[in-house]
Amino acid sequence: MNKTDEKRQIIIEMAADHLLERGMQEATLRKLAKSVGVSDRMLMHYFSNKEELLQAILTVITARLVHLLESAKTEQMPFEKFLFYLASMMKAPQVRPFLRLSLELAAMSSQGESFYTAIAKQICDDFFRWMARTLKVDCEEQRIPLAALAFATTEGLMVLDALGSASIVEKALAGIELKN
Amino acid sequence: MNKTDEKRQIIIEMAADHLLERGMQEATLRKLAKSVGVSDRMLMHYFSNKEELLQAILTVITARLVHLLESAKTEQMPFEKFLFYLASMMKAPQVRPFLRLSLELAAMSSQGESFYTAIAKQICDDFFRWMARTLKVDCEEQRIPLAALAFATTEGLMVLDALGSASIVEKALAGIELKN
DNA sequence: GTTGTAATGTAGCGAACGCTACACTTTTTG
DNA sequence: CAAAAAGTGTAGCGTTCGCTACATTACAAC
Repeated sequence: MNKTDEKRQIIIEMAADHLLERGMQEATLRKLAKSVGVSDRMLMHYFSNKEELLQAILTVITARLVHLLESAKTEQMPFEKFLFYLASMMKAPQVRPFLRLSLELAAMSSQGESFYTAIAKQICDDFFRWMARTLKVDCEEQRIPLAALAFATTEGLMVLDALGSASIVEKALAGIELKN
Repeated sequence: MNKTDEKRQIIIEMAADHLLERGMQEATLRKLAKSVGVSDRMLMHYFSNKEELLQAILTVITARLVHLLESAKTEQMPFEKFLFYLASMMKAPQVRPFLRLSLELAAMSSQGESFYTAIAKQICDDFFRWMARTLKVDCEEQRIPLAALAFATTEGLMVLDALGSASIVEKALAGIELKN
């Protein structure tokens, strides 16, 4: 790897840290540059425009999420237990930033910002695949539908959590127990 | 009602239409002013700052949502049926704008924009109350937990829908059938 | 009918945005 | 060592943002 690529990589990694920590409102050239410790002028030297830079950063972020999920080596769990596990994971400081960020991307995407749709979808697909793998089912036909349901429920809990409606999250978890 | 208040009300209503239709990226003084057909200068004449204006607009929007839900006079439904009903409602052009907007507000709120947290929470609370009322349960103790679960699931479906993952939405609905 | 108040237009400030021009230094390469 | 390429700083353009100053017009009250 040549020096330019190395520098580029460092920029991407540090900017990814920053975005995960502070959210998309920090995704301006000047703010990202500051977080990396270079001038915004330099960002345009290493990347041809903001979109290309953001693409690279968000790609790294989804790669990190995949790695995080892979390395957890979580054993398979039945539906109900899995949902509780996901709910607790949601609060974990390693995972939470990813969920917050994907929520922001989903919102941006919902307003037709097609650039963000693709990357938000990527994150969700990765997360969904992991969920489908980690779910324990009685029969394989159930795997995808139940994983999708678990995914939707988790996303929903995340939205509630984002609103600070912790009490509704608790109630929903109680509801999950009732349904089993 | 004096003339100033009347004008103020017209501005709020028209701006509410605009925001519901186009999303929060249109929530700038100049864009809102254009949508109402006045100058941004006038907005500052009727409202002391952007935050006050936005507060008024979003309050009207939640009032509209409440009215919409009330006037539907939906009969009580058991959990599974209710979720399917909600999923179909999500696609309805009268309801969809509210959900998209609340998703945006949730995302903003998740990044600590406390101004948006309150209003997003308000919308969600109203929606949740209606859900709790419309759910048919075997025993009253189940009402709140199951409503919370239905709420979380619906929010999740909405996020997936926002990402254009219609196929996962369908699969999740299949999953709901499996769980019953 | 004068006088005060409300309503509106024009113009622009200072800040942040994405991005670029220009100049300079450092490093790499033949 | 010279020429080319890569790296970096400074400054600023053009736009949009929230918001304001200043002016004028329309209307109300006495």
